[in-house]
Amino acid sequence: MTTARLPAPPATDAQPLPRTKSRDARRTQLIEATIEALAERGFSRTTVTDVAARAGISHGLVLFHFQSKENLLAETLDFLADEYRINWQSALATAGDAPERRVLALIKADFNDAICTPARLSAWCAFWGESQSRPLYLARCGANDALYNATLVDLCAAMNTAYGYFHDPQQAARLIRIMTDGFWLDMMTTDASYPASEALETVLMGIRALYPRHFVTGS
Amino acid sequence: MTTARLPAPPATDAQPLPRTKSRDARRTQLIEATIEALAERGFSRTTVTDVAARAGISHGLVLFHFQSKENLLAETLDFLADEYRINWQSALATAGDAPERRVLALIKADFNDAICTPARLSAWCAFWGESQSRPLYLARCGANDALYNATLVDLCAAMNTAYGYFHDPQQAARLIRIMTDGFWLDMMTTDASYPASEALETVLMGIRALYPRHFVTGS
DNA sequence: CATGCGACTGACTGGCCTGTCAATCAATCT
DNA sequence: AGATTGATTGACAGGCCAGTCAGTCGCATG
Repeated sequence: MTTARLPAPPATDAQPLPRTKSRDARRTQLIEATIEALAERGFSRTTVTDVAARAGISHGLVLFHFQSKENLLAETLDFLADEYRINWQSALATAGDAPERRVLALIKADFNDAICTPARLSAWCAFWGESQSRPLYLARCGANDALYNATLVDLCAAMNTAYGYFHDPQQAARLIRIMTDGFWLDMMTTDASYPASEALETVLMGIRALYPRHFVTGS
Repeated sequence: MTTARLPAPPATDAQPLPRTKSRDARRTQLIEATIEALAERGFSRTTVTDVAARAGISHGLVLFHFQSKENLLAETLDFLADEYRINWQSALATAGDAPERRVLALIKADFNDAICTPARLSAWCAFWGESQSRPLYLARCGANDALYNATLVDLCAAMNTAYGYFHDPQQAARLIRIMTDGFWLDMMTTDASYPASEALETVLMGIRALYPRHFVTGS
């Protein structure tokens, strides 16, 4: 016996917004809600009820779809990791063969608007903060990170052979990687936050220093 | 009515190790225990009881000394922030006047063994992960970060005027800062962790690329 | 219409965790 | 020794939160 029947679903927009969603729609909605919750409340204060409220459903339903909070967080991390990997891989796919263009594509992909969102940055940061004490999460991203790193090492080696640079590929790759990662962190922890474009510009300055005969234009 | 009286304090070592400690000794001991707990269990799973257990006391005593868990964490962050600031400031104090030596001192200070401990790195990482949702912590470190940054910007400007480089000081400083920060994060999130010396070497490679006529030797 | 299935709710539980407090203990002072 | 002060304990209370479950609702299909 529900008290007053809602005078009909608000029918906000084009979509009639059915009260009950398909399994997949609900799951992705909840993952997005989890990202928001992590960003706004941090890892330690994110509760299942919180995520449910953002999606406008009862907290029981979250557990119905994800079995446990731990699993919800794990799948959220998987989602972010996949999204990240697909982003840089597709950027590489359209970058051509020249190593300098591939490196540039890889770096720019990191500051892509779709990926470099405040909420997503915060969520990543929340996971990083817990990673050392939760091997599960480390394990899930380890493979992706290794793949990214191997790709970058190959590209740095290609820069050497193609253009006569002499950087140790391993070291150069590590430097490039930590420049982008470092910016992600910096954009989070600095109070005076700056746009991604500015971060990208600074990273390009670093790349230009490393490879002075390339990356002179922003294109 | 305590059951069996302890047969006497174990008297482990030179120090008689009194069962009751002075206020200050207890507080610093608890802060160190908090750092360990954050490192091993992460922010979200660190409990007052956990910290107390590491110090071998009851959890009530932790609250007696720090009033609340929130305050314990805040003071731990203050401790870390002060330690960090004192570390680079004292490194600067003995670095002489040449800007390249001062920059080098600043960078090396970040990888100093006393500061660059696994437990401390993890603890910092735990705080970073919560920073976006806890303005308190951001506020506490903001002043220190700004000071560090201003110092670095001045040094980069000095490099320009002294040696005829033409980097935008703001940008160069930001790049140097995120290289060290990025390494701290990378050392945490990578499964195959590497020693701080290797990270320092890579950062120096980046600095050398930025200022090719300096930093050629590790000294 | 009846039937079935999957989405969904909300009350309930059990556990954990923070914070309180009265009593106890160990030094130090008079 | 007696008194005072500050450190310390451990039991307790209250709250929050993950997870369970019995039952409801909406939709599609026969």
